[in-house]
Amino acid sequence: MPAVLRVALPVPLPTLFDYLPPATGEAVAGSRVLVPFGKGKKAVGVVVEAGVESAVGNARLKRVLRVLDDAPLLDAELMATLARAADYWLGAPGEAYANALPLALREDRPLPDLHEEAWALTAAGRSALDAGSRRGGSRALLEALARGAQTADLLHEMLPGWRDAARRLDEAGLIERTRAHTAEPAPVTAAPALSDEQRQAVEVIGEGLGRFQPFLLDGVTGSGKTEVYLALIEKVIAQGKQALLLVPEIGLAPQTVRRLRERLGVAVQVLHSNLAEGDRARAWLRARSGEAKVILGTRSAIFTPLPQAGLIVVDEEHDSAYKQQEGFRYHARDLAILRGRALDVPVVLGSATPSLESLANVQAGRYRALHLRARPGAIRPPQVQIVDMRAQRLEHGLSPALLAAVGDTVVRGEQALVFRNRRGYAPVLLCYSCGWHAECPRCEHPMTLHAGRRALVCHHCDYTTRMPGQCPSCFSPELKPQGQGTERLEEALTVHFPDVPVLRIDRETTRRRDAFEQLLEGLHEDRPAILIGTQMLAKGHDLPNLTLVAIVGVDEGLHSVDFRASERLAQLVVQVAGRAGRAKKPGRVLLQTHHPEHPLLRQLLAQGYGPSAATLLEERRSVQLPPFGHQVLLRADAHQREHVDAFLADAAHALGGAPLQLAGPMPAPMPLRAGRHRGQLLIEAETRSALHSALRPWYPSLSTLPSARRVRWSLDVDPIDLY
DNA sequence: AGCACGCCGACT
DNA sequence: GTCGGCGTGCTC
Repeated sequence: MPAVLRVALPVPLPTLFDYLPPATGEAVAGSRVLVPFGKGKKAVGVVVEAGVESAVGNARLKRVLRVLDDAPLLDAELMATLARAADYWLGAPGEAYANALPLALREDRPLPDLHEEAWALTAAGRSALDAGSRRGGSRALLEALARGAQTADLLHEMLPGWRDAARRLDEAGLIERTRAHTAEPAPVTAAPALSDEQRQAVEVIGEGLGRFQPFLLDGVTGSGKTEVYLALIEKVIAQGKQALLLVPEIGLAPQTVRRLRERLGVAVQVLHSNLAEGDRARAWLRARSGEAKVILGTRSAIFTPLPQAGLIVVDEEHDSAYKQQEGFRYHARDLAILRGRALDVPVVLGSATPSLESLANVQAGRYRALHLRARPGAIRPPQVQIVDMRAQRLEHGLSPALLAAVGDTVVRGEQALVFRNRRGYAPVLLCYSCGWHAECPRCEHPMTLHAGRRALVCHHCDYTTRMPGQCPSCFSPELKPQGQGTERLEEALTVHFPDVPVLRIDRETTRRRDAFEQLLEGLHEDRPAILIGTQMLAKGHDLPNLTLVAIVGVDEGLHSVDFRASERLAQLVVQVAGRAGRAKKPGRVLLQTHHPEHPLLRQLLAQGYGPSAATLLEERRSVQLPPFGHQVLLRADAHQREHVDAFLADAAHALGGAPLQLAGPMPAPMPLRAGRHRGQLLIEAETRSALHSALRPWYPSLSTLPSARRVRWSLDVDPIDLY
């Protein structure tokens, strides 16, 4: 058997592919190679192993066409971490490697220039400018470059549409591309004095620099977690090392970047999926070269190479956005721990509402907890008060007490937020004559009425129809919206408070890019206003004049079949409540519910998140649910239910007599979605090792099942929802 | 996944 | 007569 290269290719298959070494050049592990793949196709893959004996027949082997990297693009640590990650999350190895590389680096092209695109005048260009020979956009560009080279970014700002002129002038030899040296921004803001708790956290974590240790930084909203990150990052940079900071969503990035740049005086690389592919690749490569000292990014940034790693921070670690929900279903927080161990650096997980997983790790002694209790600058934490909705005359779902509180707030010139985690006008449209209600034909779920668009929308599959004028079943005009969404609350509050600006912030009103920022900018800081919002408003943005938060309709979370619903509810309530009463004004939080006696709500109000989470954790322990038991969910869907059933039955059978608990095969909690029948098989075990040793061989065997061809299926290790 | 091959239905 | 539906096999 000849020695071959084992290559990971971006296909959702459980295997690697063997190739004969290239005719010229040498490929080493971590390098990219161009290979023939399939019939007449080529693919870019990553060499996982070199000089190994092939497991497939000689005749099937093809030869590597070309080596794309002389030196490994992915270093040994990333390679090892990716292999472990693919093994842990039962993912296709090729997909794990593909996830780690920005798209622009998965193509057969030279690496993009590390340096920012910039343009400068040539000598000919200067003469042309002096001679005044060009007109219009060309002249404007020459003038813009007269004082020195400019980056493409700046040119975009100064001269929109400069590209045409640049092409003409470049062809004429009047301007040329140069390398911009990104000037290191000077730090402009000084570090504020840290509180005792902040200083202690910085000290404890700072002492641990240079070795692996996970920390849970548990600090209430506004307690200054970010200052702790900043102080630690400063220390790391002073040692000439790199810091990686993860945030759950892009929306939170701009303000954090600004703060980092202003404070640290080093270039901060931003890395998230909304970036243009070229920029993304450049940021990734700058991290790889060690040039980028601070990397800020969302989930996928956990795959950034860190040759001089010093620290990894995961902000808002409880956030479910860290879990990838398709393809390679990794969890960036868990991957951060994996990388921290491999790189021998501390990992800081920060949250005001830590996940039960992390709290269990603290209890088990694996993570060290650090607490920030104080809200610097705040007089006291907001007082939370329950509004009992029972036996109340409601106005579009809003109780008199809630409306009165909103009224008091705006009269004082302050702002109120009404939080409702449901878009649209009403979640159900019901016929009062015959009981018909609008239902999505593809999901068999009630459709949400969007009154402004005069449409019925299925929030599960986006199927949309026109709002009917009469009941399609009995032709009665008595169609009544049931329940309240943000759109209806907006209408009700606009009617109730005609003199106060009412602002709705949800996916509908922020569809356009930057709409979120624009909406909030339109909000005068010192003027009264009423905001209505979904999840989106639970985090980010400092609203200094917001003193009342009214939470409406969280009751669904109290009785959900999903065992994580109560954890999420507690986190949501605390996060939303944390929006109230920043700066100098005390905040107030109202929680409107039909279940004022619910133990979770009572404990949350009386004792706060920590004790409530501890109770939830004990409940999980007593029934061996995660994080005490371990789960893997096999999902499948197809147009025909029989295909789903057949596949899941085969899959369960293939598990043989492994010592695992099986739930199912059974229909998914939503058995029909977008016209596809859905089913699942839940596999549980007391230990991860038991689970993994049984499932490791099972995963590749699933792809060979004939019944697997007739369904879409996926494996989800540590699923965060069972839908 | 992405693609080719191959076998049956309803149209230019 | 053929275009095209998707079931099946395969990717070193």
